[in-house]
This record gives sequence, structure tokens and C-alpha cells, in this order.
Amino acid sequence: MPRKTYHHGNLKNALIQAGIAILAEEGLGGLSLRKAARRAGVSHAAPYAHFADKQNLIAAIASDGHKKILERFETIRVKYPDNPLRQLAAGAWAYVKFGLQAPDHYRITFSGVIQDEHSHAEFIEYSQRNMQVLREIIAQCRSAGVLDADGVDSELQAVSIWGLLHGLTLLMIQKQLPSQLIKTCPPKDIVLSALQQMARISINKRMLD
Amino acid sequence: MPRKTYHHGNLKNALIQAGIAILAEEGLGGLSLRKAARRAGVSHAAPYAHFADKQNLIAAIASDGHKKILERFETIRVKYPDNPLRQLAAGAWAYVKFGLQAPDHYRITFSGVIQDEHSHAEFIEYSQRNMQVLREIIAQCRSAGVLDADGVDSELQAVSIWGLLHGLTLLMIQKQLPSQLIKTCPPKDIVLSALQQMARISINKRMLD
DNA sequence: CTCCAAATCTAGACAATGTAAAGATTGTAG
DNA sequence: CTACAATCTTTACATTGTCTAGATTTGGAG
Repeated sequence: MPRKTYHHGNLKNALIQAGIAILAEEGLGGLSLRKAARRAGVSHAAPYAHFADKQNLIAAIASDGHKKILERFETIRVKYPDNPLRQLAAGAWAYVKFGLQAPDHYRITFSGVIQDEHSHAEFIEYSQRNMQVLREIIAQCRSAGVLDADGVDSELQAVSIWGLLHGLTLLMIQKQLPSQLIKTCPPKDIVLSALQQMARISINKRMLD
Repeated sequence: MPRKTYHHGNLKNALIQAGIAILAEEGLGGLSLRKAARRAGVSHAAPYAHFADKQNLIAAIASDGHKKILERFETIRVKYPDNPLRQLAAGAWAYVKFGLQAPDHYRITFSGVIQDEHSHAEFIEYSQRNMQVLREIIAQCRSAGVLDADGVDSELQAVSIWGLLHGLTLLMIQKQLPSQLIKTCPPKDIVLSALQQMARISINKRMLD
């Protein structure tokens, strides 16, 4: 069905949503500017009024991924305001869960399309805020004495935990973990165990929710 | 310069090497079947005698990545035959270093192109052997008492360490770690710290080599 | 050695894609 | 109301993945 108005009205956002939908239905390989334009009901060159090139659409989709992760973090922080350890546990699981629920959206979010520090300001912004949230949670855990400092710089601790979660998420998404393990051990248990090994914290499965 | 013989002689391998070279020079986005064919000095359809489609060339390149990582592991194992802890430390760093030296080769190796378990037998083979090596090193560390078992299933321990290294490698490759940290802390220190946090092992920087 | 089938390579074609250019339509600031 | 800027369409072109038909070469059966 063709549009009534010549102008779409909200094309930029429609293209981002179309892109996310394509990722969900057809995966990374199915994403194209023209297909997104078709879904939004505009001509194949219309996107160029809003995105300089395909990379910029991808950057916008990646920003949206970071934003969604950030929202989940914020939700958890207000849910357990005075329990930083639970924030850490639940936040970690929420992060991984986003990856499992929207695998290709997650992958594109961390696909490393953004090299230039100056372009894609929104992406940089959200990405840094996510890192900042993790830093804060870890700082609070340390202050509360529920997370070992152990002479480890807290920045290095944050980066290590993030790296761990990121790596496991990708390996799970891409089915690269030993099939033996996958059959006997649900993702949640893998994350729980990994977190305990890394941070030596006393958490249980319930605290991931 | 055109070939002398009608038949290339070793086209399959030449295409793989061409692909790896393209990855090094132009990155993931620059890789195309036709470009690889051009480099090998054959027509654009010649690759189809050796690879059913582009995915199969990618799978072959990914297999090569796994093979190179495996070779590094083996080298380290014969270098420190009776020091499993050092095998773990040096192996971990060798893994990350491969990612830093050949970022896009590393990325394509773990890009998750292989979904079907039955196709791409070579990839599955190498991938499993890499996992097996890590398992063995960890088992030896445990037996030698230089790595805490701590009630953690050894498969989960292996997967966690792998996830950690994989995640950190990607974040470093894609420059997604806080720029503040990058400026003050070389990759080697990041890996060393992460390993110590995860496995609570007593290793120093020298042992990574 | 001969000859044929299989393996390998070329040439040509097609659809999909990213993207540039030129022009049409619409919203809006003055 | 009008001129300008933003938005959108149409047309066009190069690149790419992949298919088909045919040419060349190789290896092995007889």
C-alpha cells in the first residue's frame, strides 16, 4: 500500500526499525538499504536523505542496540537500588539475554563498524554510558565489600567482566560452544558459573533475574 | 601477467591465500569472490570449481584461522612440556596476539558463518581440536595443583576462559575498550590481569611469552 | 598409446545491491 | 505568499554472487 503523503513523516526511524526487523527475520546477510526502504514504503534512494551510506544506517541500528541494553541496566538499577551485587548479577544476565533474544541485532551492535571517534556521536555516547553504568555498579559492589578488589584496578575489573560476558554471548549466539555442554547446561548456568569464577562473588541463579 | 598454463595448478589454496591477503589489506568489507579470483589470476567464475559459494571460501579461510591458532598452541606445548600453567598463560596470549596481528582474519574465523554441523567438516575439526587443547591444558593445571578447581566443572572453566579471551580480543580489535584504558595499559597487561582475575593463578608478564 | 570422462577454467548473462545525479514535491522561515 | 531547504522519486552505473554453456586439460581405463 502506497503512502498517502509524499513525505513519509518519520522515515529515519522507520528505516531503523525496518533494519532491526530484517535482522530478526533474515539475519545479518539479509540486511540491505534497498530492502529497508521497501519495508518503509519508499523508493530505494530515499534513505540517502537520512543516512549518508549503509554504514550510517548500521551505526544507527547499533546505537539502538546500545540504548536497549542501557534501558535494561537502568531498569535493574531502580529495581534493586541498594543491592549492587544483585545489580551486577541481574545486569550481566540481562546483557547476555539481549544477545540471545536478538542475536543479529546484538552482533551488529558490537560488530565494530564504528572506527572514527568523531562520526556516529550517538553510538559513542550510548556505548560510553553503558561502560559507565558497569563501572558504577562495580564501584558500589567494592564499597559494599561484596566484590573483591584484590589489588585489581577497577577499570581492569570492569573491562574483564565485560569481555567475559561479550565473549560468552557471541559464542552462544553462534553455537560455537561444545555441543556436549549446550545439551546439559542452559545459558543461564553458563553465565552464572562464569561470573562466579571471574568475580568470586556469592550469587545464586535467582539473583540473575 | 597471465598464467602460462590453462590450469592454475593450486587454485583452491591460492584463493584462500588471496582472501587472507584481502582481509589484511582491505578488511572484511573488501572480501569478494571476484577480487580473490583476480588476485589468483583466474576468471571470476573459476572459484566455483573449488567452492560451492562465497560462504565456502569464507569457511576455508576460517578453518585456516583455527589451524594457525592450533599451531601456536602446539608450539607452546612442546616449548613448555612440563609446565601446564605456563602453557595456559602463553597459549592465552598467543591466542589474543593472533587476533591483534590479523584482526579481520580472526574476526572471520569466529564470525559464526558455520551453522550447519555437517558441512565445513574441516572447520569443525580444527575448532574442536582447539577446544580439546584448552581442555587438556586446564586438566593438567588442575592435576598439578596450579589451578583452582573450586567446585567448578572443568568444561565450564574452559568455556569461561575461552569466552573471556574471545571477548577481550574482539573488544581490543574493534577499539571498543575505553580509550583512557588503552592509553595507559597495553593489551598484554589487560590479558594478564583478566587471566589472573578469572583463574586466580600466579603468573607474571614474562610467562605470557 | 589412445580416447573419453571428469576436473578445471572462460565467457556471457542476470538479478540484487550501494550509491551518485537530476529533478519533483512538500514544508517552512521570513 | 514566496523562496529555500528538506524530502522523496527516477534513472543510471559499477560491483558483486551465481548460473549456464562451452572450451581446455588431465588422468586413467582399455
